[in-house]
Amino acid sequence: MKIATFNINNINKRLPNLLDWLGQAQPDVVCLQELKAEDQAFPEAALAAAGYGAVWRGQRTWNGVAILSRGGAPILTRQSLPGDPSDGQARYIEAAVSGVLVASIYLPNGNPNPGPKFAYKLAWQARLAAHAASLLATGAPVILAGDYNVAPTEADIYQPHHWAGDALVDPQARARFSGLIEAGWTDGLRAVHPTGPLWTFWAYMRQRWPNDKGLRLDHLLLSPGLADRLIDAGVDRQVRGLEGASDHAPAWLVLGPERGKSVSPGGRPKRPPRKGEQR
DNA sequence: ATGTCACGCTTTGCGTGA
Repeated sequence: MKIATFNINNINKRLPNLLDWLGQAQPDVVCLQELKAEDQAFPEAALAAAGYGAVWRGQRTWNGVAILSRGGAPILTRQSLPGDPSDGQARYIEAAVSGVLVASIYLPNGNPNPGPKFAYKLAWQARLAAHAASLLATGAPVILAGDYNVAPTEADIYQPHHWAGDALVDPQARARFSGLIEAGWTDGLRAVHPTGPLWTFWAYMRQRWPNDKGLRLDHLLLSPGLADRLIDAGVDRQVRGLEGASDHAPAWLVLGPERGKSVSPGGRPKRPPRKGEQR
């Protein structure tokens, strides 16, 4: 099972890019963020023609999240993050797909910092931590995937000192992200690639893509049972270089079969990588 | 502060968010 997260930055503006990538990458599940489209403007028919069912929560101009699944629609479980009924921003959607609970997350950017937008980011992260804890407590297989708008460590940004004070690298925002890891979630990309750059975002400004000056903002967090099934992970960097690209590239991971359920074609169960193992 | 992209109203430029 291949699952990806992709901040598409306007799903209708970039629908050709999305369809091209789906055709090449062939993910089974896709979490999308920044649809920037109202519910009725979601390109349901075009995605169905490409073989993907979908659940989504749109919003005009800003935000908007979706989950795609190949060969049938996901089963919607939530369309908002618990903890603040007054929060009307479309930043969270959750659904069951192929025996896994999948959340598509668009965490607030938080700039300018400090300010009300940064306070909203921290509060949103606290709500996410609480909900994530309740999901872990169920023991169900869960993936929390999306644009976290946090570069977790200094290794996740091309030149840390240039971004000091920015909400993407703020110590409090980072502490809330690392709190998820400490609570038992596995950062899928770092588990497979423990060191080195893994940029998922390059700003449109100042030649950031041609100079490969990026940040790692998009993450797939796995519950313990799923972390044991992790086989591979990566970033489809080439997508960022195409005409009319989003400022993010898709990040993805591959999970092996559920233990005891099935085996690889060779008849031998695949061994998942140990945590921190070099590949 | 800068720079780039896109949207929608304030509407054919500009304020805003990222």
